[in-house]
Amino acid sequence: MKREKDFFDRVYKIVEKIPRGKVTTFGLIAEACGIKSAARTVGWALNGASASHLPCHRVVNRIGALTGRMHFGDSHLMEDLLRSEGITFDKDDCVEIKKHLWIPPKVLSRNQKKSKTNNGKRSK
DNA sequence: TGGATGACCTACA
DNA sequence: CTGTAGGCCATCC
Repeated sequence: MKREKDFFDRVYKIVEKIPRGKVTTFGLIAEACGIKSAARTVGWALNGASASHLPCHRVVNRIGALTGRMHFGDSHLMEDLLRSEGITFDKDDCVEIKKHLWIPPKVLSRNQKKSKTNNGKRSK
């Protein structure tokens, strides 16, 4: 019975390391954990993070929408909190992730090391 | 052991 | 471009 929050622990570490005024996406966290395909599992980790002191409000989906808002309590607490940190929001209630997107060093290092030829990954 | 769930992401029609 | 479907990984019952 491992049941060790190995994966969760990683997510917590990443989220906890998110600098103030920055936001990250599930995919990045998942990748930072080593499994970008487990973006969903990352959400699970945050599920417990919402009960923790982790700045889960800094975690948004790829488009920058506060998906966890509904789990937070239908309130704009998340939005207000992010705004308080200097995060700007879009008209669609989406964080300007493009301007505040923060990528974990692990991902950066890995992305640089592994992917030398950056082939337009997520360019939509 | 296996099915079901989950705050996602990507791909295809 | 929008909508739908599938996948991927981990935890819970």
